[in-house]
This record gives sequence, structure tokens and C-alpha cells, in this order.
Amino acid sequence: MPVTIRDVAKAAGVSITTVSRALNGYSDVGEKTRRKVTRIAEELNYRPSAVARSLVMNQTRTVGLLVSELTKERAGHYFMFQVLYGMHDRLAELGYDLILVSTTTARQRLVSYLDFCMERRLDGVIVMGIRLDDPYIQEVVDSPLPSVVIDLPLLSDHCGYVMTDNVHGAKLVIRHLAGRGHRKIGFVNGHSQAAVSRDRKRGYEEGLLQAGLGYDDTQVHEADFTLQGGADGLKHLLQCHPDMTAVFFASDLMAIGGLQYARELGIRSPEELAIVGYDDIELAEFSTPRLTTIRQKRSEMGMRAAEMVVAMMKDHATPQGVLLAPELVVRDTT
Amino acid sequence: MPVTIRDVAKAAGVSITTVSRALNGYSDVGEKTRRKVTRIAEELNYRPSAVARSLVMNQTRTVGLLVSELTKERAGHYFMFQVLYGMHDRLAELGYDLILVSTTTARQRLVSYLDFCMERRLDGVIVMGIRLDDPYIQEVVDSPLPSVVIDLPLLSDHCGYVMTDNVHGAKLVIRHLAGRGHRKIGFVNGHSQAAVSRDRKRGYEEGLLQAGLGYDDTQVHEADFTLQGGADGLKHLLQCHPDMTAVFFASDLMAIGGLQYARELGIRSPEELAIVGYDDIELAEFSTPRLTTIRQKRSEMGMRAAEMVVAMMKDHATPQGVLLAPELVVRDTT
DNA sequence: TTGCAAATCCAAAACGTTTTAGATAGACTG
DNA sequence: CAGTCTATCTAAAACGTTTTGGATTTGCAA
Repeated sequence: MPVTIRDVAKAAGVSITTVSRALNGYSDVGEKTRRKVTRIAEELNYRPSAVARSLVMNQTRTVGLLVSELTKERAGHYFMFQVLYGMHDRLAELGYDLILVSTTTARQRLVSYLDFCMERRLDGVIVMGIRLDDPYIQEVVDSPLPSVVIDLPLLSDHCGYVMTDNVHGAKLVIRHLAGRGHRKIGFVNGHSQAAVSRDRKRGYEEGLLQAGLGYDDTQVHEADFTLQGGADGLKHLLQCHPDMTAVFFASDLMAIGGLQYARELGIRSPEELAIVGYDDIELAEFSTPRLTTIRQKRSEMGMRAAEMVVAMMKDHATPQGVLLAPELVVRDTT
Repeated sequence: MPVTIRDVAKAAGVSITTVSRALNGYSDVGEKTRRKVTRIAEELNYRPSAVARSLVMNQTRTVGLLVSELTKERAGHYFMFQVLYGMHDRLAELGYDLILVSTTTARQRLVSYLDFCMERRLDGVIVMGIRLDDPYIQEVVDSPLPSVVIDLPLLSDHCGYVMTDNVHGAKLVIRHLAGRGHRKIGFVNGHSQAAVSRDRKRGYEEGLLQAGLGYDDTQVHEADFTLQGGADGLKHLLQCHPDMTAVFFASDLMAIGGLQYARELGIRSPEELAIVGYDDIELAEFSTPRLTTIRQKRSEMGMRAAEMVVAMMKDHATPQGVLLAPELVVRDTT
């Protein structure tokens, strides 16, 4: 059995109060007792129980990560992994831990996501990969639990969000392509139940208008965010518009799928078809030809989400909507 | 403040003991009191505090996931994500939760990984992405905490492992290539500090001998597990052995890197160069040409690890070494 | 010496559960 | 009717911390 504060107190010949206060750096404990207690705690290899502490302090210093993509299609991980990395790293810095709350957990226990968080007494929660039609969405907004959503503009009393400015990102793409002289630009979007899809589509549209190019609904094709979806999207677009000279894909994975499909048809990029992706995942730099894309600062997204949820938890900060700036990365496909 | 067992007891007009026993399905509580208690608990939306329960039951029903790759190179996620998925899913089924314990957490707190687990009173731990020269390795083996390591054959009193039979997997590759008539087969291995690299190299070697082909050290090149590493590896191999007709890469990502490099040189696969990868990540099926590879049952790896650690925790099962069977997936590059 | 402030220390309560060891009441046995 | 058994309930202890409110000691001025 692990050594408790009582053991330390006994060995040091002081009360458990003193041990607690000595170890936690309170000022009302003498210097030599403090040293003695510290030494003995060290010797006994004492580790204060986080669970006992949580009980009495009424906070677990734990935030949940709710990710629904963990269960279904897993195309999301190219994007999510680095967000997770940044998030976890910053949380650790701030002294918080991360526990996984995929929706499967909730479903299998037949309790709602919120109930799970309540039972575990989580201090806050970060939500990622959630769709507009996801039933959890309402729960997140309504919940009094401090929460931050990634890639979905939910703002309420206890809910903030972090995402990239996708409208602007898509506009950057169109401006870039128009600048290269393209007049007919297609768009393979992600599924309509992602908030980012709506924004990127709006950016695409506004970008076209600003560039003096007309918007044509038939030049847009909606797919999922997978390789296959990208290939299918391009195929469909080329059927309707064989004279298209550039295509914008709403994710790098889809763009790479499109690139492969183009290669199969013997269409060379960028000579015959310019291609632009979105996200700047690692693969974008290593595809052949290297993919022009919009960079999202993924690990920063994670960090900002972590910071916001912590601020809400400990300083009762009011939730905010954070929009990160996208960045055009020009490589070989344009 | 959340509603406690005391509130329920008061509202139901019984003792807290009875509430506890009613809700936990004990037999020494009358049917009508049970119904009443259940109803009231429901009405008050009572959620028993997992932390209070953990304290008194002396178990947190939480296992830690220690993954070192979360912090450094992130090539690992193509492989790890689905392992994580299977692991988390099975753990949830078994009533356990997963908490992230990347090494950054430990480092930033200046406590060892084990101390972290002790403080949080984790019931067990699963380790992934660890290297042979990782300092944590010793801690894991020595620790009395039930642990399961993925892709590293560590077996001790409290430590089991789950991995694919990599020797066999590599042999399958060589047998397949030899069967296709290849006489000179190169090997781009992962870094030497991965246990899987050693095994795959051994399988490569034994496979060659069994096929009656000689083993030649200069036909092996060691890289990291990245796209770039694969490209560099192939480049190096082709310089020494321009007459090589097939190359086996120790990961799909490296193989895809090699494929790209080959395309740049105008070398067609499989006509001029057969290529085989390892892992069967999603990308393998969508590369052009589609990649022949060895499938690892990633989500099963996660599940088996979950099951083992749970068995060790609650049934004091003795740890085991689990070797999963690899599977040759023949596609277009051979 | 007395009084008082400051510096140290500590007993006990509290956090929200589970579990132990009995208590109470009703039913049955003889 | 006494005794025993069973069914149902509960008071209190325990888990390992933090915190509150005070107790004790020390040092120093009056």
C-alpha cells in the first residue's frame, strides 16, 4: 500500500496538518521542520493522492477530450493528432491532465456525455471533430461545464471555441489562383455537416466575386474528407466542366486523392490542372508534386483551446471565440 | 454544487447506506425501497462521485496511456491512431477510462512517469511508441504497476506486451518477392532503436536464406520511419545496387516515400522495381500504384492490450506476451 | 513579572462514497 | 409463547487529503 501523509507525519514527529502545509509551501511552518518534513517525505517516497486531494478541493485538475471522429471514419487524425499534441502539452504545463471521452464511452454506459463528465467530476472539456448534426452539440452548449469546441463556432455562457478563419483561408486560395490567371476554378468541399465546410464555401464564393469571376453552383462538389472523396469529387467536376483549369479541395487528403486521380488520367499538375488543398498536413509537403495548400496552425489550435478552458475553470474567464489566421503555402501544384 | 448521496437519502427517507446498496444492486434492500430510491435518484439527477468512490475503493478504474511519440517525430500516428481507437473502445466496454501520460507531462512536473501514475493512483498503464534506448523502459519493467507494452517484448512480473510477429511478417514479404522471381531484394529498415526493426531485419535475413538467396549487409539501409527516410533509403540502395529489382520497406510511410522517389527518377513500379511496405495504413490502399504490404491488426492490438491490462488489474492475471499474426496484402507494387 | 504579538504548530471537521457489524421487525418453528 | 431465522435497514468507520480555528511557545517591550 502506498505511503500516506499520516506515515510521513508519524515519521517526522509532527501532525498531518504540518506535513500538508510544509509540503504545500505555506508560510506558517518553521524552516527546520519544513526541511525535516521534506526530507522524510522524500525518503519515504511519499506521493500525495490526487484522488483524496480532488475530493476535498472539489476539483480534479482533469479535462475531458470529447472526440467523435475517434469512433467513425478516421480520416480526421491527420488533422487532429497535432491539435491533440499542442493541447496536451499546454495542459500539462498548466498542471492539468487529459482524459479521453469518446462518444463510445458514453454510449456504452448509456449515460450522456455530460453525465460522464459529472461522474468523473471533470473540471472542463474540449470537444473536437463534432458535426453540426451531432446530438451532443446541444448538451455542450447548455452544459454549465466549461467547454471549448474546436472547429465549430459555439459561443455561450460556458462554451467558447477555437478555429481557423476558414472564410479568409478559402479567399486566399481563390485570390492566389485568380492571380495565376485561372478563370474557371472548381471546389471539392467536405461534407455539409462540418462547420468548416460552410465557411470555406462562403470564402470560395466571396473570393470568386471579388476576383470578378462568377459563382456557379455546378462547379462545387460535396464529398467527405477522405482520399476517395477527393478523387470522386474531381472526377465529377471534370465531367461537367472539362475546361476547368484549377480545383480547390477543402482538405489536403482530398486534394491528394484528386492528385492521384488526375495522374491516372494523365492530367499533369500544375501544367494542366492547378490543385490547392487545405490543412497543410505532413503529406502535403511530400506528395508529388508537392501540394499548395492553406496552413492551419494545428498545434496552436490545441494550445489555445487548452488555455481557454483553463482560464474558464480557474479564473472564471468568459468564453471567447478565437479565430486563427490561415496562411497560404505555395508549392508545386499551382 | 452537485447532488450527493446524502441528498438522495434525505429525499427518500432512508439512510445513505441504503441508497448506496439500492443503487449498486445489493440484495438486502426491499423491492419497493429500491424502486423509490432509484426513482428519486433519477429525479434529482444524482451522479455518484467517481472520485469519492475511487478513494474508498482504492481503485480509479483509470489506465494511463504513455506514448513518447506524442512529443517528438509524429510519423507514428498513422500507426498509432487505430491502436488507440481499439484500446479505448475495449477499455470503455470494460468500464475503464483512459488518461494521457505523454512523457512531456512527466518531464514538466519533474517527476518520473511512475510517480505520475502513483499520484493519480492509476490502476494500470499501456505504453506505446517507446524506444529501446528510452529511459522509461526500466521504470516500466521494474514498476509494480500492471502494464502492457505495445511493440516491445518486455515481460516481467507486472508487465506484458502485445505486438505483431514481425519476424514472420518480414519472411512473408521475402517469400512473396522470391516467388515472383526477385533475386536481389533490398531492405530499408526503421531506426535501430525500435524493437520491431530488429525483428523485421531478422525476418528479412532468415527469409533470404530460406529462399536460397544470400544475405548481403550492403543491401540493408537504416532510416527513420518517415517519408523522407524512405526516399533517402531507396536512393542510397540504388546507388550501391543499381541492379536491385525489389525493395522491402519497414513501414508503409517509408515505402510511399520510396515510391515517390522512384517516380521522380522515372522508375516504374512494379515493372522495374517491386516495392513492399509494412503496416497497411489507409494510405497504402490509395497510393498510386497501390502498395503491397503487411497488414498489422492495429485495432486488435489496442484491444488485446486493453484486455490484458484489465485482466492483470482485476483478476491478478499473469502478464503474457501476445504475438499477433501478420498478413500479406498483395496490391499493385509487386 | 506581565502582557502582547508573532511564529509555529495541531485537533478536528469536511469532502462523498463503500463496507462492516449490528439493529430491528416480521415470520416461522416447536 | 419463546426462540430462531430471514429480510430489511442503518450508524459509524474508513479512505487520504485540505482547511479552519485555535492552542502553544517564543521573543520582546513595558
